[in-house]
Amino acid sequence: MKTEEYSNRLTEKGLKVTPQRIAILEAVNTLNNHPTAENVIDYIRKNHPNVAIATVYKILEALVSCGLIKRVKTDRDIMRYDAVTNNHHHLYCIDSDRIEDYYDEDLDGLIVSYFKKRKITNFKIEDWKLSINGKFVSGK
Amino acid sequence: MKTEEYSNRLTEKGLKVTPQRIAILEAVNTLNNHPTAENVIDYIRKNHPNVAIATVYKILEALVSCGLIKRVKTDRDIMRYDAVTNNHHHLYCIDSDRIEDYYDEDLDGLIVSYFKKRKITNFKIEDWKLSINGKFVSGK
DNA sequence: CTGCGTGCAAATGGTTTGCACTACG
DNA sequence: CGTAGTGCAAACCATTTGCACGCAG
Repeated sequence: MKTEEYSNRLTEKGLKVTPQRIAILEAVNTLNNHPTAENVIDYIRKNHPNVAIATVYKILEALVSCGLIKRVKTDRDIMRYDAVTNNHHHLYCIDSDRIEDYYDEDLDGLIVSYFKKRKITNFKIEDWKLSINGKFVSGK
Repeated sequence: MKTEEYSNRLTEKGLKVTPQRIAILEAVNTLNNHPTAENVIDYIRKNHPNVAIATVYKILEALVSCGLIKRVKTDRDIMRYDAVTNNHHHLYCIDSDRIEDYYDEDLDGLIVSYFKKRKITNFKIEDWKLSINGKFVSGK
């Protein structure tokens, strides 16, 4: 994806366009396995050696707030980020820190129609997401 | 639930029974809203004023490892714990830190039978869980 | 220009560690 | 009794904060 595209996304959200923001947006979009802040820092320092750690955290926060990226829930305490903002689920590897995206429209449809019939008492659903734990099997 | 019951659970898992462990197991089982380590500390200090913070963390870790309690995933970086270890889902309040358990056997059945037909390529599912975000509505 | 964005370094705070002491089995 | 469990205080480390400077709009 080109720089201009990231630039446009920032502008659309009313954020000033800066090289740091573009770099971080690109990093999260490029890095696989749902990067940590540290992963992002390592990545962008190749081309932007003196971006401050604090800046990265501030920008990640800003990008989450405006919906350009998302936080990923983990059992552990290191925050991870996800460039995919449309609805999808996550496969969590039990044996490693690997996290993969999982798309399944049929499943989504099934659950949506289930919740159309079955309301939860005293709770208004905004969105929902499946966390699937297991193991990646090597058989390609 | 009585002390003896907690004691038995610990023994079953091969953990030595100590007053601290019983207190913490009781705290997590008693406190609502999926307590943090701090919540647990506040609670047990009523009856056990000099339990060390480090001990609480070590015991929580041990209880999670042996399956007597579970960690709760949150978007934020403070760990929370759950005494309910059988399969269930969570309702996350968008506006507060409230988290409620959600049981729905019909839904579980639906998803189980879905995954019986639809295997995920290269991934062996161990378990899964729905995270439902929304708002609790006041109308009792 | 004018204020938001950035870099830096120091602070924060939840969690972990090392070690001597204690008590469970 | 011997070893796993505990208490204490210090260490850790991901993340945040405060502030002066810089640059986008």
